[in-house]
Parts: sequence; structure tokens; C-alpha cells
Amino acid sequence: MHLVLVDGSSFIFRAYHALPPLTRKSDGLPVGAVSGFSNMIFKLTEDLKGENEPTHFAVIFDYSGTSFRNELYDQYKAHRPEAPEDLIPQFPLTRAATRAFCLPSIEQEGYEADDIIATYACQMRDRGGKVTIVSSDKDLMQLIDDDHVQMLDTIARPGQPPMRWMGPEEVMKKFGVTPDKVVDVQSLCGDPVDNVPGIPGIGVKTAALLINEYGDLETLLARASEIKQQKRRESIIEHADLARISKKLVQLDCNMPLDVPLDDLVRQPLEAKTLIPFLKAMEFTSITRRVASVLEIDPDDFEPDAELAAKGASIPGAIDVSDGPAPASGVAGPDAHAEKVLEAIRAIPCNLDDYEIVRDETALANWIADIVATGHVAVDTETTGLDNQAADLVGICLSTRPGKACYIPLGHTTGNDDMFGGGRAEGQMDMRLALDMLRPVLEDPAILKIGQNVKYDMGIFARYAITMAPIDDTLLMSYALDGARNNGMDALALRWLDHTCLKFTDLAGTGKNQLTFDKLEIEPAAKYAAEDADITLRLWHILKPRLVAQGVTTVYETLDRPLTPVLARMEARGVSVDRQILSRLSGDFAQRAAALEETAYELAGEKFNLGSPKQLGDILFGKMGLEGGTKTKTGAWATGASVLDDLAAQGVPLAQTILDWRGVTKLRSTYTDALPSYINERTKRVHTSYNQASVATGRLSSNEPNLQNIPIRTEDGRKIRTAFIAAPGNLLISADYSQIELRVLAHIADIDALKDAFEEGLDIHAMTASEMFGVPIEDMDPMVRRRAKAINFGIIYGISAFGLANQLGIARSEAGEYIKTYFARFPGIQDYMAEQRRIVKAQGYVSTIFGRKIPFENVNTKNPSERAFIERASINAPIQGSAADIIRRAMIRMERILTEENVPADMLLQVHDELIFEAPADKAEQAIPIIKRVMEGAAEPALRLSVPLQVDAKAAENWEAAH
DNA sequence: CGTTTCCCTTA
DNA sequence: GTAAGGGAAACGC
Repeated sequence: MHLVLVDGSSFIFRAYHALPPLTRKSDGLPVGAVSGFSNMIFKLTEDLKGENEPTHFAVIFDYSGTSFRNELYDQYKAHRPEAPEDLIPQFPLTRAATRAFCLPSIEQEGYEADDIIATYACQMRDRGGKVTIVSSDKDLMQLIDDDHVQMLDTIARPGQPPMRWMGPEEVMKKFGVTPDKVVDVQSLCGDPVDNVPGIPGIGVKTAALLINEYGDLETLLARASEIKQQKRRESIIEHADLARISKKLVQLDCNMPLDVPLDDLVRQPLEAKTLIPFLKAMEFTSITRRVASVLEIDPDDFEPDAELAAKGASIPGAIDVSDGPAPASGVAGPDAHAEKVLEAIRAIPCNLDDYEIVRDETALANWIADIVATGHVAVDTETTGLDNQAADLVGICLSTRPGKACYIPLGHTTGNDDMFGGGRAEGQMDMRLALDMLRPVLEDPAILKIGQNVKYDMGIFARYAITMAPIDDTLLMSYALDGARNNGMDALALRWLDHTCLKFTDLAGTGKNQLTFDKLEIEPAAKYAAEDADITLRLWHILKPRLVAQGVTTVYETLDRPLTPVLARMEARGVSVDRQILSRLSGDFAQRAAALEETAYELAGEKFNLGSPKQLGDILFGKMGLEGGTKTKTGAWATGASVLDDLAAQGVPLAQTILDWRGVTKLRSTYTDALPSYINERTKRVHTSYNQASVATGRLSSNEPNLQNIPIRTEDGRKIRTAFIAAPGNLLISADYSQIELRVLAHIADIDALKDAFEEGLDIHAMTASEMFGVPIEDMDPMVRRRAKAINFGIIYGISAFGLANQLGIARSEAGEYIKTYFARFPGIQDYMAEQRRIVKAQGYVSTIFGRKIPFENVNTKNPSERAFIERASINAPIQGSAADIIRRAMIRMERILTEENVPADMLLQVHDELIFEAPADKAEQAIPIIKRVMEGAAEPALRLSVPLQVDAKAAENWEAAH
């Protein structure tokens, strides 16, 4: 008899870390570890053919959660990082893979895989059979014995044979003792990986020495006083208990009650009809081929496993629809699954009276127990305002399953009549107590927190020292699915549930008399609040399977969701803005505006409102009778900058005066006057808010205040940037991608000339001009270069002769000639454009290089201008969007790498192709190369761009100087 | 008092 | 020609 026990968990982690990420082609389900795992299992079954052929065979997994060892020692495996996000959905699939190979998949609650392995091994040994443990985990070496139990390490290591059998000899090499004494050695030396303490100051070598001298741990501890070395003796005496605890942690349990008896592990032959459908559902083509050839069957005779193909990632806690009625269409697959879930959720009534108000510890404890049992919870916070850096927590809502939700009032006040805001309302828990109870749940890596716009709640909780993780966000899910539509909760509730949510304004009123949430009566507030949590949870159930069905899981999980905590931290940090500089500038601008106003009145011959386009139009084209005025679409005179520029060039001094006036008043009203009002009382810094789901292409947007449109072009404008300063003792670092969109275009459209130019570090606009107009790059006429630059930008924007002519102030026919010349020289660009036009019409969306979908409505419109607009936007979207994806990737990994490199630089702002950091003055130069490296390598390893990315970075006291 | 239009700022 | 946010005037209730 020969029993083979595979340490399944170590296979999974090895497969995950050793292989590049792999996702299922059809829907982006992460399957890299499943693929590696399947390969390893298959290879193992092949390698064990012949004289080693097993009679019994099983794969053993760790049961998720804690084991009895945690009760012995709460720090056991405490430092173990949680599994990566894209690995978690692969765990159930590896179990499925095991079963597909006709192998028993064994795991048992409360026990680690090692204990299960130990128990089976002992039973087989006692029967006189042979045991092979397939693992590279040294903790299992205690099970090795001379005749019966050996280990097999199949993990590939450079310079070593692919299969390494391990017996007592290898144990002696590793631990310096015979296998039966491994436990004693480990009890002494401990194990930092599993956080087994051992005795401080004793390593493997010393431990082996001591055990070999004294025989075993207890004898050693009893006779510790005989040890000659003082330090060692004292440490052992002092920490004897630690060694005893360590022994219990390390000692594997050979007598645990097994759910599956040894006899049930009898080896079954591989069966094509179970294995091939699994492999096909996973879309593992090469292993399918190899298996088919070994089994001598034709894989085409088998269909993919419908349930696995449809189900995609098994979602913890997902509504079970496996027994539900088939949808009308009868089509199986991820779409059908998503539709079933939608129907199931919609069938659950939404009753506001069912919601609970949690007012005491007992009620909250019940909810927490429910959350722990469920493994996920929808969370929503209610606060005193929309700015999460200024607002205070008023209450928390939770929902664990559709229709079941609660509201926990914590900060409601009474007596809205008295000017002090009244006292604390009755029937509320102490906020500190409630938060202390909820903190372990909100921070538990095993409990998923679901929200709608989670970044807001993360920001609130962060101010109460709670780090909410891990998360799912229905706003971001909807964004990944449907793009920058209205993805607000009210809209989603209506779209997916036909449900109209209670309106906040109905409770609180509108305008300047609107009440803040803390002023609301608890009972009506609770209905509104709990409804939000209920709806959020329902939306999560509905949207999650749709991500799989629509093939956007990877986008959501790698580009959208992980960015949320990063942005939450950036928002919380804020940026320092110098009030004095702005105030001085404001005065300066005001003075100049006043002078310009006087001039304007004189030139116009009357006083009028310079800020009124209507009045200005009347004066210019009415009273002064100027020619060439055009009307806007509402029939008013157009007075935009281009119109005034023309007039000024024709010698109308008033036009230039207005332009200058608009320049300074714009700077004053939008920047110098508005920015100081955003300085937060508490932090003395300005905290913008990033909208992660509002831009169609995947860019971020920034508001309240918008820090992505701070002036830079004009000299006056740049002065405003000098007010963005580093905190004392620090510097700001600005790092920006050079020409990222043109580089992305060169990659996507595969334009050799552009790629070569970037590779050689040429001036890309000069090179374009040289190619188009046949002039040398050296000593180029700036006007020629300017034309080429406009064309390059035009290409990115989905060029039209009309637009280019406008931009360059030339005739449309001439612009058309330029474009023709350009396309003749770079035909690949024209192909790219045609392809995007085709794609958007065929499928209703275009995609970035990382798979983000940018949907368009009315793609088959007959309206020529609307059609042209959609075409231009769909040419631009993959370029702008891919660049946006790249900087997102950089941001997601930036903080971890800076931390690892021990460089304390804080990421503060993002401006599409630029990141702003704040770092101690003496660390800034150290940070710059790291920041550049992360940004320039941000596409990898998912993609290898065919052009280099270039980042320029500089540190200085203020943003103007750093840029 | 809320919404739309016009204009202007950024990448 | 792409993608945003926002201030002030104008409009509409």
C-alpha cells in the first residue's frame, strides 16, 4: 500500500507566486493559481506511475479560519499576510480541480492541513503501508520515518533536480537531529514565519546541539541549570514556558477525528468525463491537450462544465440560485447566472418597517455575530456633511442579507430650537463603545465590507482610527460595467430594482435651512439610513456576477477597487496651501481688474458688467457695430476668447482689455479667493475629493476644490502654484509622464516610426514635422514644429479638418491637406482609427489596453455630427483611458514600494499624468528614482509596452518650482 | 432658490 | 477635434 498526501495549500501558493497572473480569456476570472495547481497535480500523477504507483491518494487543504492552535497561542501565524485578492476566488476552484482529477479533496474545520496529513500518515504507517507527503513544508518533516514515511518536494528550484525525495538524511541536514526529535528542536528555535516563539537567542544549530546532548525537550528543561553558557542557561530557564507552548504549536496531531476515513482515499483512475469538462471550463487549452493525449481520448468529445463556466468566481455569500428556475431564454452561462441572481434579489421585498434600530450593546453584539457568520456586510455611514474630512459621524447602517438591515444612531442631537444645538438624543449607544465593538469586524481581513462609494466611509472611519478592509464598492462595480453613467445609489436602485429610495431632502429639507443628519429624529432617519445599506447589499449581489458575465472582473479588481484606499489616504493627507501668498495675489489681481474696468468703460463709452457676455455682446456688435459677430446656439452674441482674439487682432482695444480682465478675474474668483475657503480647520490643509467613477475613459476627476485645473500656462496663473507648498522641513516632488498619450498611441496603433523616435528620445513633434514636411530636425522653424504638435494632439483627439483648422487658424482645406500628408506618412494611425470606429459600432464600446470598457450610447445614430462625435471619442478613449490605467497602476503599487524602500514620501495629488508627493527634505532625492521606477514600469508585468515610458521628476519648496 | 449657459482652467 | 470642474450671469419657477 502506498498513500500519497499532497499539501494542497502549499501547491496553491507556490503556483500563485511562481507564475505570472493569468485570467480566463472569456471573462477575466483570475485562474493563474488554478492552472499552476492543475499542472502540478497532473505532473505528479504522471511522475508517480510505475513502481511508486499510489494505492491511496488525497489532496489536503487548510480550512479557512483559525485552528485550535490559535486558542493555545493567539499570536500563532499572526503575521501571516492575508491572501492576495485575486487568489481568494481561486481557492474553491482548486478544490474543484482536485475533484476533477478524481482525487479526494480533504479539509476540516479547526484543523490545519498538516494535522490531517499527520493523522492519515500515522494510520497508514500503522497498517504497515508506505506514505509519501508531497510538500516542501519543513513542519511536516517530523513525520518522516526510516521505513514508512518520506517526503517529496516537487517545487522547482534552480540547480536542483525536479523531484527531491526526503528522508531522515535530509532531516538531519536541516535540523541536525533524527526525525523524532524535530519537534523538540523546533520548540526551542521557534519559527518566525508562523510566529512560533521558541526561546529567544536559540537558533536551529544550538537547538540541535542541546537536544542531541540532553535527549529531549523536557529533560533539557529539567536540567537547564547544568548548561554552561550563562546567557543560554538563563534564557532557557526564563522562557521554558514559551518552549512548551511552542511544542504544542509545532507538534502535529496524529489522532484527530477524520471526517473521511483512510479507506475512502483509495486511488481512482483519471476519468476524461470529469477532468476534460473542468479543464475546458477553465479554458486551459495546453493541459487539456496533454491530458487528452495521456488518456488517449479526443477532447472535442467533451463539453465544458456548464456550471463552472457559468459560475465564474464562486462569490462568498452569493445568493444561491443553483436550484432556481431556469431563465426564460434557457441559455446557460455567466449571463444566465447573473439574470437568475437579479430575479432572486428582486423577489425579496423591501420593507422599511423591518429595519432595526440598534440602541444597545446586546443588539449590536447580535449584529456582529451575524456579520461574522455571514462573512460580509454592507456598511454605510451617516454624517453631518458631504466633506468627509470635515463631517462627523452620526450613525452607521449595516445589512447582512437583502431585506435585513439596521441603523445604529450614535450622534443624534435634540432641541433644534436652542442655539447651542441641543443635547444628546436619547436611546443611542456610546459612540466609542460602538466603534470599539465594530472595529474588529471592519478591520477583519476575512469579512468583506460592501459599500456604495466606500472611499467616503473609509475616510470617516479613518478619522476614528479604523482602517476598513477589505472592501467591495457597488459604485465602482457599476462603473466597471456601465461606464460613467449615473452610478449613484438612487439611480442604481431604480435601474436594477425598480425601487425608489427615500430622499434625503424629504427628511432634511433643502437649501440653507437643510438639516444635518444629526438633527434628524432617529426613527425616520433610521429608515432612510438602513434602506441605503439594504439597497447597497442587494446591488452587490446583482452586480458581482455581472462583472464576471461582462468580463470586467479584472478591471474592477486590479484597477478600480484597489485604488480606493490609496485615494482615501491621499484625500486625508491634503496639501498645504499658503494663505498669505493667495491673499497677496488676490489683492494684486483685484487692483488690476479695477484698472481694466475703468479702461473698458472709457473704451465702451459707458459702464457695464464686464462679466456679462450678454452686455458685452451688445456693446461690441450692437453699439460699436463691429462686423463678423457670430451667435451661440441660444442666439446670444458669442464673446469667447477666440472671438475677442480676432477682434483684438483687428485693432479693437476693448477686446484685449476684456481678455485681460477675464484673465485676472478668473484667477481671482476661481483660485485665489476660493482656495483659502477650502483650508480645513482641523488639519490646516486643503483636501480635494477624487471622483473615481465619473470620467468615461477611466481618468479621475477632482472636486471641492478641483486641484486638477490649477493654472500653469500663463505667468500670472503659475503664481497660484507657488501657494501650494510643502510642510515645514519637507519638499514637494512632482513626477510627470512625458508624452504618455502619444507613447500609448504608438504602442496601440503599432507605429514603428513613433516607437523608434521614443526609443531614441527624439523630440516627437519635431520628428513628426520632419517626416511630414521633409525638413531636418535640427534648426527647425518653430512654426513648423507647432503645426506638427497640433496635428499630434489632433490625432489623439480623433482629428478633423475643422478642428485642426480652428486650432492653427488656417483654412479648412489646408488643414485637410496636412491630415492627408500625415496619414500617408503614418498609415498605421489611419488603420487604428478605422478599427476603433468599426469596433464601437459593432459592440457599443471600445477598450483600453488593460481591458477597461468604455461604452457609448447611440452608436448607430443617423445624425452625422453625433456620429462623428462618437467616432472621435472612441478614437480618443482607448488612448486617454490606457494612459489613465497606467497611472492608476502606478498609484496602486506606489505606497507599498516606498514603504518597502523605507522612503517616507507621501502621495498627495494626481493630475492625470502627474503625481505630487511630499517628503522630508533630506529624503526627496532618494524618493525620486523610486517614484520614477514605479511610474515607468507601471504597465508591467501585465503588459509589456512596445515603447518606453519616461517620467520627469523634480523636488522643490512649492508646486510651481517642482513642476 | 435651483438649473442652464457661457466662459475658462487643466491634462 | 478628447476628457473634466467650476464661477458668474442668465433664466425659470
